[in-house]
Amino acid sequence: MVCEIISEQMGSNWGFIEEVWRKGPWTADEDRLLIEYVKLHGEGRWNSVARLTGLRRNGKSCRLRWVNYLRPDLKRGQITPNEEKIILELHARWGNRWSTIARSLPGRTDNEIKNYWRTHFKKKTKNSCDNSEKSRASLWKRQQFQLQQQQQQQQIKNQIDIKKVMSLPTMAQAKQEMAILYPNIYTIDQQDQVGLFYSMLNNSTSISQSEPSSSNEDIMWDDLWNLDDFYGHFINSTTYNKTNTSPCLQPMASTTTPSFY
DNA sequence: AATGCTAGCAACCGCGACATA
DNA sequence: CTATGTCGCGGTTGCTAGCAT
Repeated sequence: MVCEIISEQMGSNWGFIEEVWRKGPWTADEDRLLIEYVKLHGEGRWNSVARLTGLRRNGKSCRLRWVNYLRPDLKRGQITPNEEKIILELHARWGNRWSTIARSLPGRTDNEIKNYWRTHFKKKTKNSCDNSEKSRASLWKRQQFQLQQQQQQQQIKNQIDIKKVMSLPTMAQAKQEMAILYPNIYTIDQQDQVGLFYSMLNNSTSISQSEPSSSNEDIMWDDLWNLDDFYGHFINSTTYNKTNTSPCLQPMASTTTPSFY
């Protein structure tokens, strides 16, 4: 199909060999060559594939083809309802960390799960204003990710506590419980967050209890999608001591409420 | 039958992390 | 410490089949 000249060379008049990588769909012959390469040399050293097999594909393309399509342990076919449930649960927890989610689904690839999610659950993009807001939130999330990993153990405990709090019948009780659980770190600012989070959670709960309709399902998926962003924000905040006044504690501080897209 | 639209999926791209020289 | 190579990840693009008009 497409055979594109990659401009990694500076021109044949300078004596560089013109390198041509094939792009587009893989042929059966190319697959066969790649499988033979992996049988002989194992996975890895993907940039050697072209040199050792004559395949005109770059290393990245070879790796992707192997990982997403040729690996013998791949499970083909439709995502099962049970797998779907796992994807939903893990996405609520991890967000768009597809490779992390894929590790819990043997035989499924991150690409497959990502495509499945986008096809089945992701709402269509909203207006550009929302997008810029989301970009900022995404940037902030990336910055916080490393910190999150370090404090993961603590967070798990926090999540359990928060679920407990959110199951309380009134917002006032929820706030009170938070003050008991986190007397040293529970700030006024976070009281607002608890209130917002509590409201949002109860809204989505009431929706899910009603007779499902397509519009309500849309709202639910929106909530799941948004819950991840806000939940991450909230959890991060709760893991800091209130004496820490670092600006990163208030990533969306200029907006008085978290952004629900 | 022709055309347009959409969902599903494979593949590509850009970037960052990590390893090694 | 720096440069370079390699790998992995998430976002995006583009092709195709199926369906609607």
